[in-house]
Amino acid sequence: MQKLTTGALMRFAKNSSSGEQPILQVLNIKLMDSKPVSESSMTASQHKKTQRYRLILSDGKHFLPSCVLTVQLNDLVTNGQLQEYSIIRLDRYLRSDLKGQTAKMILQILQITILDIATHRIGNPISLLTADLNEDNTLTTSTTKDVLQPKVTNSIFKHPIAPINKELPVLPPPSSSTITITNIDSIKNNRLFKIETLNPFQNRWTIRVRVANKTPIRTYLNGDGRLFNCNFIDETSEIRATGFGDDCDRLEPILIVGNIYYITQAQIKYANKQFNTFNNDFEMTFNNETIIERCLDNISSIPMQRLHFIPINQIQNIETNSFIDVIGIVMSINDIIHGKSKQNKDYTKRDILILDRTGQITVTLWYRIAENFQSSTIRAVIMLKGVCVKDFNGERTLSVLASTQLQIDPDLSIAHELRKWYLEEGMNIDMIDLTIQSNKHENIPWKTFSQVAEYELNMSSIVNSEIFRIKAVCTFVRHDPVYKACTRFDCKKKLQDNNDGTYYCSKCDLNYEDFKLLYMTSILLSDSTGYQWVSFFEKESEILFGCPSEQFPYGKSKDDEDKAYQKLMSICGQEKMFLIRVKLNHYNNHDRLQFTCVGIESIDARLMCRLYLEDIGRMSCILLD
DNA sequence: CCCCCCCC
Repeated sequence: MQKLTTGALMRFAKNSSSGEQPILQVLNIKLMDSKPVSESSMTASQHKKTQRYRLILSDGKHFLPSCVLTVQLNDLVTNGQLQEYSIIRLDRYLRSDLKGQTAKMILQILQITILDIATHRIGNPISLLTADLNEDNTLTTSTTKDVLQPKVTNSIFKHPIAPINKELPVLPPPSSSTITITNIDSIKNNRLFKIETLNPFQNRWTIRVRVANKTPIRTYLNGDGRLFNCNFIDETSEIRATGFGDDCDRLEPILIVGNIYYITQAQIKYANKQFNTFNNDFEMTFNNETIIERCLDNISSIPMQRLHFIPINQIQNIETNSFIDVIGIVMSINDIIHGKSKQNKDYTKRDILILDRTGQITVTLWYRIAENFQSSTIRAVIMLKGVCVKDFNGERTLSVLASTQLQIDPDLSIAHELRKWYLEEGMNIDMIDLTIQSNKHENIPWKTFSQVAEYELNMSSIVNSEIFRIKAVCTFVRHDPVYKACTRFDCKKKLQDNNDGTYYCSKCDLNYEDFKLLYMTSILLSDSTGYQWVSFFEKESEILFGCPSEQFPYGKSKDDEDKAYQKLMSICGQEKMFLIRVKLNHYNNHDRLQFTCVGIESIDARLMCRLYLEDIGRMSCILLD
């Protein structure tokens, strides 16, 4: 059993920056109230990300009831690794005291190592909050204490929030509202903090950061105000900042993308992860006390951008609705589509296709970004920072949101390399080869319908969607497997017959005289263990019916109906290997599973042998157990 | 205090 670092919490209370990595025991874990986010519109997984755990940590002598776990470590609690009586080593943590009436010393837990778990509480610790701070503590180094600890008063609550070097100029009091950059001492002499260490409980900090991106000032309707956003980066992290109202006029012109600034006296608050695409729990709001001063030295340790590009073929493994950085070549630019959403809202969108060495993916642009996208960007390099990962019928797509940073031909070495690769090799590669390269259908579990039925019993386990492979027979087909679709490129919306030779597309909000036939049908698939209705769309239906959708007999004549019947009958009895995606849909206030065929393979004897042998292997393991 | 990010 690990020994606890007795006295560590007292040393922490006296000097939060001792750099110690104490071994402590968890006495209790509790879920705190969620942060203010619009709860109703959140999905379960989003909600999970905003939950915070409060821990009581003990060093055997004292315990501190106000320890907050960073949300990145929530999984340790939810998956049961971190429990009551766990013994942990605090690897990275922060003192971030809460001010005001409920003044409180907060220990922010940023990184831990779980060492062990005990069966009981070790020692007989008393609360640090009621302990006498002046008791002797031999391990506290006197040097750091002298510099960083102004004075020990009778209450630990009155300690300064962050260590401040007393020799340096003190910032003006927060009450002043007429501060300008000229009438104060330069803030660049302040002790510098890194973005990584900023949190809402510190009130005195100065950071030195580069402006990575800035939005124009825009107005918003509900609230009738205006705002701008910018993104700051330093060596450690990134943070989004917002200025409202008068702060726009004062600060927006000062901040220029690429320049470095000292910033102090802005509010740090919890980021609403639903909208903030940044890898930071917090965000910054400027106020009338915020001071921004240009740093004229080019600090080369601060990068120009913080980017982590995901190769396109790996996007399939990324959770939908998460935000990533992607770089690729613009391969095609579709026409703009004007449509109406389900909420009866007009939208404008444009799809483009981008390519890198590993694969290609569709990127959807919206509104002004869609309208302004230049056709000349074809074959240019496009960089997307904070682009949203979406799922459409099992295929991943990307959606460029207003907060996404989009740059054409960025001056980055990776962009130059990509362009060089494209000119020398990429443009000669057959796109179909690339699609195959993405090997997205490997390692898909093979199931029978008796196993598929288990999805119904455990719906909530399907986070986004799952794919399985099944050998099955087409048993029954719904009539009318084709529908009249909007001919506008990429629209495919089912048209309403006006019965006057014209058709109405609710998506385009226009009447058309023409239509195209597209497949959309349900087929009852079965094997020896069960059955399931599965939706089939264009590509997969064409394989089964053996003709393109526009050739499917559609007329009302006896001849056409006979031919259609023949077609329907022709697929009954066909046995194939189907790739099926199962997705959880919320429909009319209840959950149901939706099965869609996303691929058809002929039954290959070698593949079947391999699958059977794998199953036999698994069964013999079970028998031997 | 924003936070719209929509479509098949």
